[in-house]
Amino acid sequence: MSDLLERLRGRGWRMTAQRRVVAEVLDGEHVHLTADEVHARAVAKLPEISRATVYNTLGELVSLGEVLEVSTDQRAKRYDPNAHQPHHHLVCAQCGAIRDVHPVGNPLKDLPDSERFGFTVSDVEVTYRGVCPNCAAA
Amino acid sequence: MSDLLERLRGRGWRMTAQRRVVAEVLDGEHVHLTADEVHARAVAKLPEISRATVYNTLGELVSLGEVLEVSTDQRAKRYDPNAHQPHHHLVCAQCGAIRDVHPVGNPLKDLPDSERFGFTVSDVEVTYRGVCPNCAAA
DNA sequence: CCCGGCGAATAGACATTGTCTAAAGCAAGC
DNA sequence: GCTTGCTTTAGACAATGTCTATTCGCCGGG
Repeated sequence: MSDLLERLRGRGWRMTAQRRVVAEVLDGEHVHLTADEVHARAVAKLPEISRATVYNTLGELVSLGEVLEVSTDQRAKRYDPNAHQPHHHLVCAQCGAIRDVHPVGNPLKDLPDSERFGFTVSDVEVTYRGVCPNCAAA
Repeated sequence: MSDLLERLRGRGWRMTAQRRVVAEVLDGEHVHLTADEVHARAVAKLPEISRATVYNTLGELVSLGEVLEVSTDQRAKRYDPNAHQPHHHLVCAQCGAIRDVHPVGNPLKDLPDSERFGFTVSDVEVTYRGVCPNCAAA
């Protein structure tokens, strides 16, 4: 969204064609892409963009809190543009499809002090695993 | 534990020095080692053990349900010998230390049907993140 | 409107983690 | 002690990510 580009410009981002393209890719489809998938789509719009730039830009977007990094499998990190609404993930164990979900309740409350071992717990990440309708049908 | 070796033998495992060493490493310290850490400790006991064997053996132990694979960061997988009691993890965002924790409540119940998108949800993995006492003191 | 400084992009080497293969080794039953 | 075929081995390969030195080009000052 140009919203995103505006916010970034406001934070002193130097605007370049490459960064614009990466932002467009993330904004265009609300899915969970890997860095290399982002790169592939960026290349389609701007053939000379390099892999390092995509990685750098994604890293910056994560630091700025505009995009979330999620690791639902232990292969590639995925990037979730839905950073402004807290949510968790539901992953198909067979095809890897990912859906954003919003469980009720607050799992942070479910961790008693006696189970915190002196840690300052600030965040919790919940990943549900199962089989999606497509894979169940097959 | 020889318990573990007995169970494995009972399942038709051919017993080799390499497998014994990997089992000993996992059993010796109840921590969460990466595959390469397991390999390093295995080499200390059996210098000629190869990396592939450690990876293979770990994979077999996981398939047999004797060890759990956990991915608390998106770097290396870690192996948790505490496979027979369900639990979740608390990770230090700074040093990466991992503790097993047992939250109250069942997060599976917190996911309403309307948020399941037709998936058959079978499992949930909860990772708490925070700062451990050591890192907080530093 | 043009320049120059410095932030950003590039290509490609490098690092880490994990997988695969073909050949040699060895556990276990006979 | 043989034989069988499961295991191990070394190293190549693959996937993902990081780093570096160099070149590029955005944008504020003139």
